[in-house]
Amino acid sequence: MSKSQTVKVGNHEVEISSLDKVLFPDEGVTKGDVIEYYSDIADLALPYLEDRALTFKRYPDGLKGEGFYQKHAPDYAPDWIKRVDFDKREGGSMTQLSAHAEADLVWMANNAGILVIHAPLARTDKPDHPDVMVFDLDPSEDYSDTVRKVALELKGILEERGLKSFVKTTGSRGFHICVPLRRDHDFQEMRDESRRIAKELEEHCPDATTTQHRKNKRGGKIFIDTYRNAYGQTRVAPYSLRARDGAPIACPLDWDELTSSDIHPQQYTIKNIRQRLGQKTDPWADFLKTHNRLKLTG
DNA sequence: GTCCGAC
DNA sequence: GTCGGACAACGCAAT
DNA sequence: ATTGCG
Ligand SMILES: [Mn+2]
Ligand SMILES: [Mn+2]
Repeated sequence: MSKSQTVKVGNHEVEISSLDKVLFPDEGVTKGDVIEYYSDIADLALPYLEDRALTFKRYPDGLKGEGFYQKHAPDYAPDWIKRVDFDKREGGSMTQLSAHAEADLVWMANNAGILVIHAPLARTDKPDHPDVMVFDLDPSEDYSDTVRKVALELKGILEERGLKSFVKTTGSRGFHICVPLRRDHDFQEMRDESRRIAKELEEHCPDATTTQHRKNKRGGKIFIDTYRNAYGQTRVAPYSLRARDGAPIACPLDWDELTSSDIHPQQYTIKNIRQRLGQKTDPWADFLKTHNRLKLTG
């Protein structure tokens, strides 16, 4: 096997290397598999990455090696990958990468090893006006079916407010419930509303959930995390691979899939995602067309 | 995975 | 030439 | 201002 080769992806030549390097030893998933994965899902993932200042978590030596975050665009990234300048809250700015084409993801995956993509909730043209609100259900302990039930309860609360929501696995221990928004409100307003919604969920499910930030006050309950809903904060992007045993994926779901207790946050992996994509139409096909108007109830 | 500065 | 370190710093809420 | 948290 050759160590390095150049492939043409769309309009760009990308050098890829060490395709046989094993990144997930338990599953035998290689660097070539990771690159192929991001190439295959590019059309599905890119709409959630375009015009966003991306943060990467990278594991060049695989799951057993060291991982680190990268926000700044490396100088050696090809010039055809778009850079976006992101202003920090307290002055100064940072140049980060965004992704607009399959070749971008292929280059990023080759550069990263295991590539985990985190994206902010606002696009660069209106960085203080989020186009999505996220409820991150974080169990204190491992996943249990209670998380699924709580997610459905949250769906109902959102519906009562006229908000259409979408759910995805995180590839870890919970789900993300995502509400696409018209960009009418800034982060402060949106976050305040998300906290009111979280409080309502906590009242509906007082034994199962908590909004306590402090871990030692959570009492083993599911933390309803609204802290993603802030300027410059990120969440694991749809279709991102996770650096965990099993090579799981943060995978968009239909709400119907939460009616069965068979579902699990690590249900979909780099090994079985193709079968799913082959037999199921995009469960988030309406996400980009949905622009909920958030009503502030403060 | 790649860069860069130190040995 | 080879080796080892860097590769984020953010925003919040509570104290 | 510092800390816990993600
Ligand atoms: Mn989470
Ligand atoms: Mn969380």
